[in-house]
Amino acid sequence: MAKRRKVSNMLGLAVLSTISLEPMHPYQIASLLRERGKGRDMEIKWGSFYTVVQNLQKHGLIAVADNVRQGGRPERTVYRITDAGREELADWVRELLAAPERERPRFKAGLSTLGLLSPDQVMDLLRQRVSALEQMIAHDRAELVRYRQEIVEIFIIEAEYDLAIREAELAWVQALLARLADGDFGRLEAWRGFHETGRSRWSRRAADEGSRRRHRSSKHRRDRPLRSG
Amino acid sequence: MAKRRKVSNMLGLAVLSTISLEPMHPYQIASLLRERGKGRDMEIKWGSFYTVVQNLQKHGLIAVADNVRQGGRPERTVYRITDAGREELADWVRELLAAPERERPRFKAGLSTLGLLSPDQVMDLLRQRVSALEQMIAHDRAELVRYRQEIVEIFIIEAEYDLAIREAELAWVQALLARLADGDFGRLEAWRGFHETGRSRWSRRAADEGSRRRHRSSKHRRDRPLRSG
DNA sequence: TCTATCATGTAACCAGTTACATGATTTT
DNA sequence: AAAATCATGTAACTGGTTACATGATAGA
Repeated sequence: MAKRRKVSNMLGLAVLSTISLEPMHPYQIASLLRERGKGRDMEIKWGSFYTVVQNLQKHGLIAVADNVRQGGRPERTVYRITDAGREELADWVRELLAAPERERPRFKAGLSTLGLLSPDQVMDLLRQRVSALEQMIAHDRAELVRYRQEIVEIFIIEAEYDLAIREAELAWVQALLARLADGDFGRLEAWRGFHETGRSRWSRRAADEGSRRRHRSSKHRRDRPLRSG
Repeated sequence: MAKRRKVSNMLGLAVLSTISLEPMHPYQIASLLRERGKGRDMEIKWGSFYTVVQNLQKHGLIAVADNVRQGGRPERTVYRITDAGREELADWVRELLAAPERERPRFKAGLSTLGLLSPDQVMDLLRQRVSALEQMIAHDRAELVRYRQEIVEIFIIEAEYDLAIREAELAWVQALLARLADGDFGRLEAWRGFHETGRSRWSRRAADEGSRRRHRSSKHRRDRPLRSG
């Protein structure tokens, strides 16, 4: 079971890993992250920054180390990482690197609605996806070249990873498109048929309800609980 | 610009696509989804079900079609999809199928912390990932075989997709591991060096400011919550 | 000096999750 | 009939996002 993290926003990870080196005030953290282009590794909503810092503190992962005032500027709160914070950071990184994620849940959700669309629609949408993937791949390739030329080693691994996965997805979508274009619609038809069957099964059952409900009250046909845990 | 969806929970998509065929009451929707194993396509939190239905209604994507009472049971609210709902459903599916997602942001976030870990740690974690991926792939393969044998066509596309992407990721991680094992640490060292450079740059800058930041708050070391409570 | 912009936060809102509530049905 | 289970729903809570606020500095 996935140990729910008290702070799950990736920005929290960035903050923890940054102040694990030395205590800093929030603006310094944010500047470092911006300077290092952390936004390339993760989508960062800067508007959430102070909330995340606050939550990290609330949960004891970071603590106030000092307050610094310079000139007439507002006081700056310097934070340090706590022992609990170091532990959380280590565990978080461990999880991120060692545990693969579920595959692209959004695309899978999209695939599961294929039955609602006409094959022509599906093929059109998939072609758009192919086109978008090709653009992304071209972009990744150019970025990789640039990083290597400018000897900016820091993002090379991510860029390589992106490239590899996108190319794999592109190949798969193209293969699917080819199958569809070749008229291999059996699968899709079966799919749609399944939906129809399910629907009519439900209609029948709904009609049955009330009058013959007892007859199917065995464990076999009984509705299972909605919330399993 | 990305038209924020009023209901972004994937469960909402499932509800919309289900009642797009015919009006239903919530329990019927839930039963259909369970029956069809929708949980395989998307992670569904059933505890959010009624909230999602309520939000769909609040935003005018579904509407109450009827109230039915049978036996002494509580009244059941029958919902239908609205025109706005159909539009949203079509647009949502279009987006899911046509627009690729950003690649595995969590794993990328993990990769970006590599510099904090020792190469040995990194290799150990990546080996765990390889092992997990291999298990998932074995599972996907078995599932695929079973679906084909039992002629359960409905999940075959997703299973094939999962398999393709996981195999690509496995290959990439294994290649990275091989590079690390071969002593190709230059990249990692440069990375760590970059972190250090960034830090010292900051330190220098902070030191510059330091010449003028002589007086510290008298509240030195006191734990002051950002927000009381 | 006036104005724009930046640093630094605060606060309200909102979707989503969990915990709990209620009354019906089934089992013993 | 008592107890257990289940369908169905409500409500409070929480993390995250956006919009706004405030004071300092830099530029015209």
